[in-house]
Amino acid sequence: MEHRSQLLKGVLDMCLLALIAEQPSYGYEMVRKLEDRGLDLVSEGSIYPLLSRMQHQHLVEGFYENSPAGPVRKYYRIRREGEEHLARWSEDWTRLATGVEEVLQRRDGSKGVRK
Amino acid sequence: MEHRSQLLKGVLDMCLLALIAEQPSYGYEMVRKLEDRGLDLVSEGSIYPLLSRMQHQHLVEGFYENSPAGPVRKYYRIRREGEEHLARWSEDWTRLATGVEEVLQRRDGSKGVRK
DNA sequence: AATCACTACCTTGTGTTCCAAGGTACCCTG
DNA sequence: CAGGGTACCTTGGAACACAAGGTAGTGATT
Repeated sequence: MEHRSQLLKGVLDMCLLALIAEQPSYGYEMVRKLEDRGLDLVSEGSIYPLLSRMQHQHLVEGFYENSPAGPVRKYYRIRREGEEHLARWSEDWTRLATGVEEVLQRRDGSKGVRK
Repeated sequence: MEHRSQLLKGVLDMCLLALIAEQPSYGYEMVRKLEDRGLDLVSEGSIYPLLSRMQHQHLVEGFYENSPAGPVRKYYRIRREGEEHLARWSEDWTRLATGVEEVLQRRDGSKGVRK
């Protein structure tokens, strides 16, 4: 299996929620948006279960709207609880990313800083 | 299960490898080093299988050394193949992190930058 | 009217990963 | 010789993303 897929774990739901927070959106569209932002390799099979779950957890709210060409679209819009969740996730992510950066960078930076 | 754990997926092995690249190290020590760098919540049970696997894949090389107090330590040092792997992982990580940042930030930044 | 391609949704099975919990064993101090 | 710190390892379980496959609507081409 691709290693890159593993990196998405725990991040994908957060990204979807962030997209929805930015503007109500539907699944098929979000895959493209993520691609545009540099997150290629996100497959449809991954996101639909996540969207359903987030709806079940009352983080988002679903509603249907007709498409100009194609079957009905299922849009999602964020809810209060979702905003709170997103804030927490975003914080966790930032902390992790900062930590990882530090680990990666110290590799060619200074040597015996402490200890 | 904790959500934070999921964020570690696919990152933990890279971090371990980066630590080893910086300086030969042993498992028990690495858990502390990661904590110091802000990556708390990394448990011992997670890393030993990873270290074994990386040794098996010839990314690192293991050697034993006595401890001033306690049982023998198993140190790991990085190998050529490991350096290459680390470079690739690091690149993948950076790309992902950049993408995620972009998704998160655009939430309160500008609106319709590009379609 | 049949086929194709695009849009758009959803489900199942598989593999990977991390963790909690537990176990082993060494060493030093009281 | 019991306790606590050091140091290693294994097992069972849960979460997750993906590939592959399926259903359907629309529009254009044949």
